[in-house]
Amino acid sequence: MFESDFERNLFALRQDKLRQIEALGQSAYPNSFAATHSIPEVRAVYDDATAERLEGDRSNVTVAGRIMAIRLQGKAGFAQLQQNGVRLQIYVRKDAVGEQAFELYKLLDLGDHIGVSGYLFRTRTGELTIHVETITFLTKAMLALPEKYHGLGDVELRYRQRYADLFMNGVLNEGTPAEIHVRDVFIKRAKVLAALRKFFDSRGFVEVETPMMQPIAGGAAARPFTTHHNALDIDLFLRIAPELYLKRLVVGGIDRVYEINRNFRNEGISTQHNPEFTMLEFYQAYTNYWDLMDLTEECIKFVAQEVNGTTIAQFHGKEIDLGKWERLSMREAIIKWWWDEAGPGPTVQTFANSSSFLSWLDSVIGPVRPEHKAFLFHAALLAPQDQLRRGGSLGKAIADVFEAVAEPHLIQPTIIYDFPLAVSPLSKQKPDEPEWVERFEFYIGGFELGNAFSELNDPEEQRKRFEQQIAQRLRGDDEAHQMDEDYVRALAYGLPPTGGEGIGVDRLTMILTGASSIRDVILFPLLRPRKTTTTEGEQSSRE
RNA sequence: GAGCUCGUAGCUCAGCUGGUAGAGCAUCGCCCUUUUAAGGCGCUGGUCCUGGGUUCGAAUCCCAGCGAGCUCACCA
Repeated sequence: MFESDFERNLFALRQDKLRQIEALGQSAYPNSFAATHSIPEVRAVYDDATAERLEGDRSNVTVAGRIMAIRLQGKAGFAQLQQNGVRLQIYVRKDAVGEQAFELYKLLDLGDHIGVSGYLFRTRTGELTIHVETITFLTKAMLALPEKYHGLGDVELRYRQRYADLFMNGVLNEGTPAEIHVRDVFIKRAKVLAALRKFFDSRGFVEVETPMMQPIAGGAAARPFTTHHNALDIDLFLRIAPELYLKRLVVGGIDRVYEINRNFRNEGISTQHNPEFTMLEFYQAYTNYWDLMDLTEECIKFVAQEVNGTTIAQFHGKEIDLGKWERLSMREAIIKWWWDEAGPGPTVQTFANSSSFLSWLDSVIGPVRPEHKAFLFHAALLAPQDQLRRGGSLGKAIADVFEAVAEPHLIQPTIIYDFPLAVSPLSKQKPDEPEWVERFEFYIGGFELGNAFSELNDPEEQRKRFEQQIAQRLRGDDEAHQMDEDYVRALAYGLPPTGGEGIGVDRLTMILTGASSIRDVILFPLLRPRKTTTTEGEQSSRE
């Protein structure tokens, strides 16, 4: 618990102060406090009140808060109390509160919680302030607060000790870096969740919770975490997606269903990836992916309005309009965003078959050397080229080329539709192009936010796709699907034509709050546990 | 998993090309009854991330490790 002897000594000092506070007749850890207002309420009601009005009316208030600034001046003093991210100044004079209460005031430290009663007035500089008449001690801060002006800046400490981050950086002071307004971010995140529920509830969707511990981790291409149930003596997987369970529910007759909850994927960590992340998935019977495109645009617009009151978002210094959407097929996107200086781009015919796609790739990559300015751009195309030469699937290669060529450009809201069958084991084929499926993903800010498709509902075809996935698994792809017999059985009872979609809630929150890292929208992001050299005393107190 | 950058007091940071560690806030003591990054005086507080190496001498240079941030890879 202690970072140093400094903290150990401070803790002891504060224990001593607590005893002195008790000697003044106050409880060290009282159980409750009855306030008449919250601090935000006081500010909302009286921020506009003039000094004259406050003097005439004598507005008495009782509030509680954490001391974030304290200034003693002999026989009087000022302090600022903070509650719910809002601050209010108090003024304590010895002749107003009495000898004992003033002794108590002198024993207060930054970070302590107190309650005060008094009347409102304005100081010489015009600041709304409580002229305190009684002080109630509530809780002592036994540790020193981080630097009061700059706040808590160390990113690692902010993530590891989010509690300190929240109370230190919950209020925007002048001089505080603009990206640090943590409290606001998480208030907005709560609004995002509320808005999503409002949107789907109002359209007749039923919110459900499906298993997060699953005997077969399906519904996405990812490596799962493994856990174990002792009584049943079975291994279970933390889910990588709720998809297969939600579709079972549609089979069961819940035509419109959604779930907002965590998924777990045993993969790397980055500014866009946390091993556990929050996903919204929803399914609607009797719709296809075209309908979902409309619904997606409406949903994102609605959430932006609810959360920010506007569809304009600022992200990475760019203005994004969540009300304006573009739709491109994957093939169109590659053609549109092809970098001309990298050589002649593809045409519609280029995507027709493996040989035409490979010969185009060869023609573009062939002449490029390391000193060529398009070298890095081409380097990203080497993997798909190599796959194709080894007889790999055309679809996978096209999807890879899309990611390299187009994805970074998709800053403004863009729907990319029609994906290769080879990378979409759960989607329905396009009736006129069986090598392509009715699937789209949408991108904002340069990364993927959602993935949707017309759900494959033919049990025989689904069994085949699972078998293909198993074959891939045997070839070493440990992200390929496993066979889920019960899911195939569910489909055999009849899944109506259904559209389904997943939206990354953390990433959506990033866009709406301007956060550049997913860790800034997750309260406790996964970090490597810190190795501490603990003393024996601490060890035992921890256990 | 790879590359780049960073790690100095509880916090925010300074410490040039190696000469043995500083400031502000916080803490502690004193003064101060409208201050507001309050102010004034004084005192504390450091295995300079860890371990090696080079050197007469390392916070500083080199190597390894640990932790973090960013970029890339994998994915949503």
